[in-house]
Amino acid sequence: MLEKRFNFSEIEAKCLDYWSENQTFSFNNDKNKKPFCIMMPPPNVTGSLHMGHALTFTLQDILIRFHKKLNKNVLWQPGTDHAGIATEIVVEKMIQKESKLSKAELGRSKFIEKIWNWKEKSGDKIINQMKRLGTSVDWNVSRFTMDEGLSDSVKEVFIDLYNRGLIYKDKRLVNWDPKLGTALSDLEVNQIEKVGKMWFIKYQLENSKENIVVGTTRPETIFGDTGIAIHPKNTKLNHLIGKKALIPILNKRIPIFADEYADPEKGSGAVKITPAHDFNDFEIGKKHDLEFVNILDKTASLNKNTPKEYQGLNRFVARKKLISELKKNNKILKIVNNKMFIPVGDRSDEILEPLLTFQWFLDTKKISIKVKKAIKDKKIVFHPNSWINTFKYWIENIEPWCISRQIWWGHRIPIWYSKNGLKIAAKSEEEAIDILKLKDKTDKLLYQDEDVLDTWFSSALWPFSTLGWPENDKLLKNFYPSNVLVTGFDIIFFWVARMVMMGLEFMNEVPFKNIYIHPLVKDEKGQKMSKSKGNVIDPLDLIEKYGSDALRFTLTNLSTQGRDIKLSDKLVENSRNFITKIWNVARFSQFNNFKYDREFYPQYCELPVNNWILSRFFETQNNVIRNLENFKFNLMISELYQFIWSDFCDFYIELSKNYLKEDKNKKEISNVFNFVFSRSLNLINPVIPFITEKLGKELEFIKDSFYKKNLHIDLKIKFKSKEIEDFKKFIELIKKIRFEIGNNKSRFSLYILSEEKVMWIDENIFLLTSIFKFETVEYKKKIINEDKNSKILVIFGLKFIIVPSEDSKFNDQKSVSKKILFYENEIYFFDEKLKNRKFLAKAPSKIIEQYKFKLEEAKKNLKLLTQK
RNA sequence: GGGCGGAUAGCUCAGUUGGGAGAGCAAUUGCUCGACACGCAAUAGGUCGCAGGUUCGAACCCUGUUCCGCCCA
Repeated sequence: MLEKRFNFSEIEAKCLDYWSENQTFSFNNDKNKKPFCIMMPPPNVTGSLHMGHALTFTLQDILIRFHKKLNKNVLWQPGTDHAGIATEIVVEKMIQKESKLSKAELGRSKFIEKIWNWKEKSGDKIINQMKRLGTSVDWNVSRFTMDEGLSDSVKEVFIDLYNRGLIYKDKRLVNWDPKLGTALSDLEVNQIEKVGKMWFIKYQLENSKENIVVGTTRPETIFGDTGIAIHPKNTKLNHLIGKKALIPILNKRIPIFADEYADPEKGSGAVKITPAHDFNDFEIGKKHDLEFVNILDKTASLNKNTPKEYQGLNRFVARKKLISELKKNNKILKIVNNKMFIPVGDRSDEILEPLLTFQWFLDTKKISIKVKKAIKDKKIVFHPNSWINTFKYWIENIEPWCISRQIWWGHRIPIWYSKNGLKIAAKSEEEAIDILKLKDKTDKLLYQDEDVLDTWFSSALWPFSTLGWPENDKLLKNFYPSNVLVTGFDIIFFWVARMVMMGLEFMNEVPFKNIYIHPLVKDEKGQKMSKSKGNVIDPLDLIEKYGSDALRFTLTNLSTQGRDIKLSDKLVENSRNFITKIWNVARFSQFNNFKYDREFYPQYCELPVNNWILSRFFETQNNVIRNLENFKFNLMISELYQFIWSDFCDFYIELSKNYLKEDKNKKEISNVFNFVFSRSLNLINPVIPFITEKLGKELEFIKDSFYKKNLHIDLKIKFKSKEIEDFKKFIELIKKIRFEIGNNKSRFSLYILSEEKVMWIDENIFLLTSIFKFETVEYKKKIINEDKNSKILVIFGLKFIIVPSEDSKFNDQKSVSKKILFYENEIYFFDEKLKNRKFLAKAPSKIIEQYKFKLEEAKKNLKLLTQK
């Protein structure tokens, strides 16, 4: 016998052990079945499970488990990603703590060795947490972005793109993180809005006492100024065009020139141009052939291009010093508060500097030509579809992707430099030597490029590199392209777009047939969860509190087509209640000693209630599968919830209790109950795998695991639809009678005004008597004594009279006039419709028939109510 | 400035191709009878942001508008 309460922590733990011992989720490539593949977005090795993971992996797990049940050859390709910068930060801190050594002091190879050690020890944390969620992953086929095979893919891709000129090295302005000492891509930059200051600085004109004033938010950059721009139509200032100005302190001459970039309305109307330290100025600088003066080193301290006393000072210290010096020399006109956007590194939180450096770029403009075509050909399918606009906009405005990072943990750029200045792309040093020999026998290989690739570069290859490309195409043939990518909208650019690019480039096909974008999990008030706000909800805490099933159920239920979901404990508690409900269904079965008959197949049942619940089950199953195929997770859940709780528990079980009082019904009830319950458990198993598995075993529905149990969708039973409809009418009748009787504790008799027996009532008359404990249920030809003590109920064109036993009565007489009004309104509504000629001419006949029927029924009901 | 969402019951949200407005929670009433009080039976609550338009018919389609959110520059 099951305990009174579902002890989830104990039972979930046992389930996990069972799955792991029996290798329940092990992948075997069964080519006879249709493939179904999901590429798991690789969590990064430094990560721990947060709510976003919990959501995305739950949804993927549900899809995988369902398709497994639909007899597919499923592959959920798992893995982790090396997370270059994030991991380097973590390990660097660790080493600093342990040995007080910096990264540089340790040296490159030692440091990388340390990271590998760390990865072996700590990189599995998130994997173990994912197991706790109940994910059906075969970790034996897991891949890591830095493993040998994937590293080989990266080299292959890099070399190919380099040789075709799609990857190139160039000196350009990039977003520089002075704290991490590396370049970043545009996507790793957050624009933070802040109220800062704008300093209006006077530049004296050459050979004149006159000043020209320019505004700046970064005063220290004046040392890098190489010109001042004025809008040609700026009547206040354009007389200065062509003259020279002197940079304060530095006293360097710079030209004043005309350019429409200088907005006369903004600031002073004149704009200082610092081509080596501002993205806009960079373009202006090139256009007007200005000098490019770099004033910062890689830690964002001022370099030798600045006055001696500023050299080596940190940018903020230098700024302070400069301002006080400018003030002293009366070079500052005014200082105003200024709303602006500051670029900040998303890993370091450091203010970034645009810096002129040599970096490697991917020519994304050329690569994305194929992507644009794929969009046009509707090869990229988002759910919800509106995300295609976001995707398209980004692709159309794409900028070159800076793929080199000045860090050590990652795929080192496979380029070797030679003495004669050649760049050789090769998979290894040996190969590079061979290639060089062919090109120039006298030349000599010097060294490999120091930089590593952006982590997303290797992640972009994930959909085919994990399947064995380029070496082995066995899995590739089967599973590329995958069926669906499940992810949040925050990484559409970072990852999705880049996988699409690389997939099209190297596999000639979009890597996934569908992209399901799920909402982001927010706190109860709709605010983004963040450590600093202290509103982070840890999925593992919720699992401890309510169980893994409850969390999975909640998250799935919240997965609407919207953009964010608001999570709270209360919602998880509700799910827990639902799970307890299912637990109690099993207890009900045990209390009644229902035995599962594996052979039982529901052909035709005697009791209408059985046929009704069976038909409802198959209806539910169809709806669940349909919603799942359209990624409507919330609708799938509500189907299951409604069916199990309302139909199965509140109606079927409650009604069956009446039948169970008689032995002759027991077998049929028991068989149908088990048939429906076992299949319901199997149907909901992908959502709540733990409790279903426990109950399935307890009631002997399964021996092994529900994971391996297919759904029987081909199973067809021919129900008499009339009988099912009749039973639904009967349910309505029960509700109406309950409404009339309300809290009244008296005993009643029920009279049905009809000359002959009514099929849909007569078949279930036993239930009526039983549920309401009627003293008698009788058909009457004529109106019996309708005194004030009785209640009249009219439904489906039939009149019912509920009469209390002799010494009791209804205490609240709800007037018949209210019901009359209802039907009068009803008649008016349909009559108006059906009188309308245009309606009759244009509305579909189905609707017209329906309205006609309803009008007739309302008329009939009204007549029954008013007749004496 | 450009793009994309959202506005429906007190709260959180559903609402499939246009055919009489739905769920869960909260509230109110009444129930401990052998599955379940993490429960059962019921009740009440909506001008579907606002203004036009298309249509026999609009929460849904079109136009405009207000407020809120996100992304990009």
